[in-house]
Amino acid sequence: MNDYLKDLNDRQKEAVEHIEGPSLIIAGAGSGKTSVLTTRIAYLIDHGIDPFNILALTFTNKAAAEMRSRIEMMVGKDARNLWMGTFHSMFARILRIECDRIGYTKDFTIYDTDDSKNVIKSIVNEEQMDIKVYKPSYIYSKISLLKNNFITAGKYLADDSYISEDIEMGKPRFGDIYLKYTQRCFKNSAMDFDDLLLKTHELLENNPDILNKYQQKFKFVLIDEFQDTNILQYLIVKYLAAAHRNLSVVGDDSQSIYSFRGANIKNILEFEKDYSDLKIFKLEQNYRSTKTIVSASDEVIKNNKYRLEKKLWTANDEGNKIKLIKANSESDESDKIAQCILKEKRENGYKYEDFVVLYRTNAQSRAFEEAFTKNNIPYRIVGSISFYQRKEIKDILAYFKFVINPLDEEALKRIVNYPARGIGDNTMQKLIVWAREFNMTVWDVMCKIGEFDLGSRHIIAINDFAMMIKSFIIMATEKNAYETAHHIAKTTGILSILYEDRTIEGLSRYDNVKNLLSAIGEFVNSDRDDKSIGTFLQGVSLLTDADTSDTSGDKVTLMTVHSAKGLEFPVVCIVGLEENLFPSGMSIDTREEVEEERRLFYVALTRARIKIYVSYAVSRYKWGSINGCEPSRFLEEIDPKFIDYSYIQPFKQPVEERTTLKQTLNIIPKKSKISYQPASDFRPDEDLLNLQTGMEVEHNRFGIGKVLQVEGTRDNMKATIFFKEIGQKLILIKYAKMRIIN
DNA sequence: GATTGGGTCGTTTTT
DNA sequence: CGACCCAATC
Repeated sequence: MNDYLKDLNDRQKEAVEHIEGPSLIIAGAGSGKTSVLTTRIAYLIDHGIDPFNILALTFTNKAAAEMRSRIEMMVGKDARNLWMGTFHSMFARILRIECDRIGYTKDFTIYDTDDSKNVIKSIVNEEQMDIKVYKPSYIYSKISLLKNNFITAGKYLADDSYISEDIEMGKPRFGDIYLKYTQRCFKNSAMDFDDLLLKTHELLENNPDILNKYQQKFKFVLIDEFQDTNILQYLIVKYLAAAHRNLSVVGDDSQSIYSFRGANIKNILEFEKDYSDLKIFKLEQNYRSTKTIVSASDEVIKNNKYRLEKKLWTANDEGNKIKLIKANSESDESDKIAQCILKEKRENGYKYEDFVVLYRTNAQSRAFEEAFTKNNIPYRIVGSISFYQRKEIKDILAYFKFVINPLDEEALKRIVNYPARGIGDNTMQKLIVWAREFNMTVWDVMCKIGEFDLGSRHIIAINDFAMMIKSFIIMATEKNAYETAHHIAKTTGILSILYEDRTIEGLSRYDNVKNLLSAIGEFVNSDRDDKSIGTFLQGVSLLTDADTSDTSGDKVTLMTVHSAKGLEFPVVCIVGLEENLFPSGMSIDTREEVEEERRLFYVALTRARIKIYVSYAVSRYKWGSINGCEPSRFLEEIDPKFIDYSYIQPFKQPVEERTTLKQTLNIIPKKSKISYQPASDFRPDEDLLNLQTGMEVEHNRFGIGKVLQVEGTRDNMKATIFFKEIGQKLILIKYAKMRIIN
């Protein structure tokens, strides 16, 4: 026993062995935070604490799964009984148990952002409001903000100052939409992400017996990545831990990068105020990175005013300087990075999986995909569109969701006429009107469609649909998830529709659905009691990109800095370090915003173990024209003595005095803007829709090229074309400034 | 119900 | 630029 403690340093050991009372572990980047957390849990279990009494909250499911397996290695199977997972999934679990107290059914649906926006859209349309004034994305983010600040629809409508503000902004009915949105979600027996937190808070606040039950249950509460919790999450945890006061949080204020989602850096900065007997542990030894990386990143983060004082140090080697790359354009940048990766691999024996490319926005991945493909570098992208966001997957999941929860009108809308079965928009509109009129659900109306005045053709279609769904509902209760899912995919005809679509996109859609089915197969074959489709769905809605990405194979990883949190790599390439990109042009207005961007840069730097490449381009395509860029202010914050300038052509040494980077590099002046004028006879031509493999085309930017492959449908038709000058390029046809020459 | 021609609008990060 | 929406048309 306690064998695992020997790997820890004294400070880490103290943090692990402090059992009773509140504690705050401030863990600098690379200081072994995860080992402290896992060891602490193992230590608790070793000291006779029942895993059932431990609640451990993490940021991603993946982090939770990883920690669980590490703990299992230390203490054995007991680890399975831990309550460990993300805030959202743990609270969803509590809400499902206590659903009757808040008037929900156990099988409530969880709406992702898209689902929520669709609900808002249908409300706006049904109420005959102008969708351009009430944009779903705007409404959604405002509602989310309000919910995270405890301003319910009721409170909102009762406050005249909100109302008059809305009128001023020309959106007088916002409050209305807010109320209708919450009502609609409730009626659909659905919760959005914020509801999972808000309803948990409500539940505990209004039901002392339930609060007491969970306070007694969770004798020990631990939180990972505490700097990224928002006020709502913090208050819930404070409630839960109030009885035993064994609340232990781990975090690093310097890595707080989610304020846009309501994360509040004050939680960690002011944690002390809430707990006078708080014990603070600082982990300041970095085990991950070289001396250069630790000092250089420290140098950068020191520019922030709002932070807890820390003295990070490491016993590791001095290491290499940070290599700075200056590129002419985004494609030049990705080319140069690709070359560097190949060179490092060749000369220093790295593997592809040792590299990560970190960028500020998902859109930046494209140039790298092209460059890596051209250079035969295998890569994996984390993020962008996750598997479960794809249309075909959402379509089929909507069937499952509806079968589990027939109150979910959004799911019904999605499936009712897919595949086409003669229940079009008009029919659906009528059903909705009747449903509202007689205070029924749309599904109720469909089940009793004979009592309504509708053409016989439609009645037959609706009856068939209702019969089919009813048979699915019965099947879902009797058979396991795989049998049900496969039956649904086959009976509805989705499988054969996708199978018959032989376009490239169709093939991948078919593959995706197949993959979904085999994922469900794995779920059924795994060792668990409840193998129903409902249980499968509960896990799916809260999966994140980081959870679903496969880690197999020797590949370079591409991702945003945000998704890199908690990870480490031997070689890190941080790209696109330009003003208005990193830092983002949208968050440089206030000091707080800039500081968060700086923390983001700090997170990027501290992911590296051995080497860092940093790059920026002097010009970049942005919605149709080339814009001049200036290097990021953060580059200038790194002391030149940590920077290797030899990658910049022409070669220039930094002057003795610390000059600004702009002077050193002599970059092109601010605000230069080279717009590009399309030639008039290059306008997209209908003929382009008849583009065939083998044809020759002339593109007004890339010159003459040969079509290698055509794929996709109208709005999304793309061609892979080989241009002599620049090589292979994927081009969207509908708006391409291009003509066929023979 | 599918196709097509014509528009608009977003451009940060995600549980 | 490129994704997405809508209304008119077949």
